[in-house]
Amino acid sequence: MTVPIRRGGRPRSEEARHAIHAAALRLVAGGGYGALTMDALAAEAGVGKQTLYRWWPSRAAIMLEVIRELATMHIPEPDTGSLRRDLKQFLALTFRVQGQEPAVLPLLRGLMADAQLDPSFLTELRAGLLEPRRAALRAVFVRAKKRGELRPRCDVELCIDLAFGVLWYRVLVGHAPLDDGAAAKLADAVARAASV
Amino acid sequence: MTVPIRRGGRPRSEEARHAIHAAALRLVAGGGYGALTMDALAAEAGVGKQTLYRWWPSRAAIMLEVIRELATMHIPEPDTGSLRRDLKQFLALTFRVQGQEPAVLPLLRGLMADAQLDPSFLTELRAGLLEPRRAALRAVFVRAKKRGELRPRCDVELCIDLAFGVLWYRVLVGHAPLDDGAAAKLADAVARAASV
Amino acid sequence: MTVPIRRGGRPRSEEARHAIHAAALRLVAGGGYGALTMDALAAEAGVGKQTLYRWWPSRAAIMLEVIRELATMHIPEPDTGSLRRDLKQFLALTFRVQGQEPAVLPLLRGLMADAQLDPSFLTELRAGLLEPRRAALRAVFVRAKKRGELRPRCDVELCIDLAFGVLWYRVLVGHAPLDDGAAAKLADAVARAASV
Amino acid sequence: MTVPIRRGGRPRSEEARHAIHAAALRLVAGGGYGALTMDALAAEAGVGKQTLYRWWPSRAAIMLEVIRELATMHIPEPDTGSLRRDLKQFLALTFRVQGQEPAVLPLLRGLMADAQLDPSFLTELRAGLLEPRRAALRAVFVRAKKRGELRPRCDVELCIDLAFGVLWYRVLVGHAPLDDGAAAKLADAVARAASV
DNA sequence: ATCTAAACGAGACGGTACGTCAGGTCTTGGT
DNA sequence: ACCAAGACCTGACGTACCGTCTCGTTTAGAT
Repeated sequence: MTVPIRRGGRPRSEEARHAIHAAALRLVAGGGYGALTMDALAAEAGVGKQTLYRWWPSRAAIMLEVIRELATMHIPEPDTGSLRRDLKQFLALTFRVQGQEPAVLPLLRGLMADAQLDPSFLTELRAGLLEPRRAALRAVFVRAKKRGELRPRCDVELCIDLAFGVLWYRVLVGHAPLDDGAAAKLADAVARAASV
Repeated sequence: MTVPIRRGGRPRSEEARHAIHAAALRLVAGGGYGALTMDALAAEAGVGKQTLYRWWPSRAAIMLEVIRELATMHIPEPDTGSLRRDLKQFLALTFRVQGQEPAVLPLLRGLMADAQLDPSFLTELRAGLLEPRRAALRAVFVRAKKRGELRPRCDVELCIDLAFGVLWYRVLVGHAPLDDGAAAKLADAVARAASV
Repeated sequence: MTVPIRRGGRPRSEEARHAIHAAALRLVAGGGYGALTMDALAAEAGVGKQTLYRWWPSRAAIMLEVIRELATMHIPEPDTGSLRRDLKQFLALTFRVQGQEPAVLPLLRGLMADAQLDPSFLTELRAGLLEPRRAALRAVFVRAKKRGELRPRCDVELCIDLAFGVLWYRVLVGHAPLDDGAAAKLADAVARAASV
Repeated sequence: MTVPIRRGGRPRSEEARHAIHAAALRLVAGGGYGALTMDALAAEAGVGKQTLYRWWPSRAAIMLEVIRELATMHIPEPDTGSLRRDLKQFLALTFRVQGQEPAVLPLLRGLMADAQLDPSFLTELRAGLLEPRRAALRAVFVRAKKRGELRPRCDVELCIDLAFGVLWYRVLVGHAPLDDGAAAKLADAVARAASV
């Protein structure tokens, strides 16, 4: 990430960027992800459409940035000395973020939907949202391995999939809650699958 | 489920229905789920758009019907006497369906995407596709419980989520394969989480 | 015009024909000529669309029949011995028909509109509605000529055009009334143009 | 009529406007007024449909503008010192416009047809096309009146109706020619009806 | 009394055009 | 150079009617 060298011209408006983020959250909260059209977003933010397209390639890219500002700052990185407790904490914190801001759930669902229809955005989503979180969870397993908590041929990537798979499945399908109890149970199950 | 009482009028054309299904598969195979517009579908099937809207509320509803005809007929119901083997078989067969017809994967991804943007279709998707498969897997666990294979407070629904969670996560994100090896490993992990 | 040879089969339903005429008037009265779609007409008359297309080539043909039943029966044929009085009477009676049934005016306007978009119907309209009335007015002028009321080189067809031109112009544009006073003035003007 | 205040934004494309006018004439010339669908017009003009609907409420409104550009510029205003000669000249010139551009006749017929089915457009048609021409002819009669050529209680509006009534009647029904001879005869007849 | 044949209601069919919405681009004047 | 505004072309949407085509049913005259 380099500091852009400015060679004259009007500087990029941080004000506009914030207005766009705020307008996006307002729209999603008000009418769901479907209300997030580029037209509506520009109008709600009091911004020209060109300003949107100048800085982001698509609606989804904007929303990815928004959700990263909402949640990325604090990817949990627990280190309690026990796999089970680490998992419990990691998942509980992860689940809680979604309770905080009501727009997060619709945003996650919309982002995953957009990623299905736009392969290049799927790549961005993986790099910008999914993989950082996988890395954090992977660290938990690496530490557990060092402590000898994992069973011999435990597939760490599969274990990560177990955790995030259930998370996303419930986010997308909505058939089961995402609360502390669910986090604990899921942590137990994953720990059991991974442990000696 | 009642047989619709016909009181005159031209009967529904089965020919058109089949043409629509076939055209849908052709379009998805050719250009991805994004090529599946109602206009293109009607044109490709040689059908009026009204015929689409007469029988289905949305593009997604059509595709749900298509995918059910492709795959529902044989939801695996293994009963080998062992949870681990049942799981292995169930998941292997489930994964294989997607290898058969190349349109299945894009279809599943598109259906889940549409479900995120249309709550009423999410309900249909759950009732028509997700829940029947959950029920089949649930039966596997119920039989295992009868045999005393499950640990005391094993949460069957969570175990089902583990299996389908990983499945869908990989379908949607595409970071890991869905082959027989993956099925076996996943079956092992789920069995380990559930067993005594 | 031959009597159609019937060789068995259900006879045409007069009931349906009347229901169609009545429904047409109801629709025009209720929503103007624009409400007269074949679908709406069939539904309002409680009749299958095929029944419409079996007996009439177009919406306009139906409406031509309807208006002929409404008004044709009494094309005025005054013979008072004076051109001016004949004209006055002819036009007054013609204008009055339109005050009787409120659907007549929208019908006439709609028929003329349809005739502009369908050349073959224009032919029918001329033969079925316009020409019979021209013939009646022509007879008035022929009698006047025999009485020596016309000026030497009076063009009778132009005189007929003067009368019907003003009539239709006012029907279509609606800028001036069509009442007894208008009839009298118009009769005066036409008589003045035609007389010695 | 105020100049529209522009406060930013891309200005209206005169190029598009001209392309639409030209395409409209091409379509009418090629396939009659019936070929003038909004879809076809947009395609022929290489223009988005939204551009049509942004500036005009209906097909008819576009065509009204087209025909005004074709003909309005030179509404005849003869002033020969004689009612009969003024009329002859006015009508001859009016008739001739239609011989120039072959699309004019179908356009006039289509406009009148549309006006019958859309009351709000009838209003526009009167204000934009019919009334300006009536005004020009009215001026002819007003001058004649000043010269004392009119008979005492001559109804000028009726005289105007006589002229335009015959004109439109022949345009719409097509039973008689619209040439210089017809113009002369009609002028004679109207003059006779109006004169002392 | 049955048979034949056409008209009947209903309503689905392949189409065309509608008027709207959103996407992504372009063109102004203004900061 | 960037901005808000807003017009531009494209293309898909969902709806309304068109005129045609099956269906099962009804209704008469001919057998």
